[in-house]
Amino acid sequence: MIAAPDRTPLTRDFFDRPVLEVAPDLLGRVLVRDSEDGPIELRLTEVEAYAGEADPGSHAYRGRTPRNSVMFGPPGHVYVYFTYGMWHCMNLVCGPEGMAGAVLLRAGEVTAGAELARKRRLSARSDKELAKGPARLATALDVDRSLDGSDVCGEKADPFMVLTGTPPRPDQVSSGPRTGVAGEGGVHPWRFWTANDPTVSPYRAHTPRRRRT
DNA sequence: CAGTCGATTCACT
DNA sequence: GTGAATCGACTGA
Repeated sequence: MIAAPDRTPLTRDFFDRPVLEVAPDLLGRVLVRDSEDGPIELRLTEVEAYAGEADPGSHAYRGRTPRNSVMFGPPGHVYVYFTYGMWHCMNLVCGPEGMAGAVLLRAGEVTAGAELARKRRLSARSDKELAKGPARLATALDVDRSLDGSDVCGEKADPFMVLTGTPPRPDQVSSGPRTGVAGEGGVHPWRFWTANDPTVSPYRAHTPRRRRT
């Protein structure tokens, strides 16, 4: 059986473009996460671009480290980081190898496997909140550092795939400053979301943490 | 090797 | 709106 057009997996070429071009183009795409518990599918509604070593907001800003090395590798792979001692966040590496571009997946609408996502997101007050925020998205999909480096393209795509989906019309794509990014990195409008979508997370400026006593 | 802080979320006022 | 939770990565000495 031929796959429906909107169920076609995105190829490596899709990700092998400048990250600022790929990021808005990811809206409306469908991320599939397979696991032993079952599949979950997510329609992406909010992303942020991180533009490599020249971007002060990026984990790649100070060069390659053990944590961020996947960002420097080939496009079409998953970069997962652990933050605030509790949470994971998930990116898709974009752009040519060595450029360290990545797109943070900030929010989406769970379009399949909601029952499973609810079990992992007990604090969610409605299904709109299952993946409303990058750490919530990763929690709903059961993503952690063990999945860092996963390939999302071709035969080796496991446990993720990204399908063509239905991108929003260009006039429905909004952009603005990235959430929680400090200093100069905060000025660029490199956050992209689908206009008026209820699963998009609220914007917050960077908040410096109070000093511990 | 100690100090600092984070691409956040949640409970509570 | 405010503050706590919680720990690994990175920095600079």
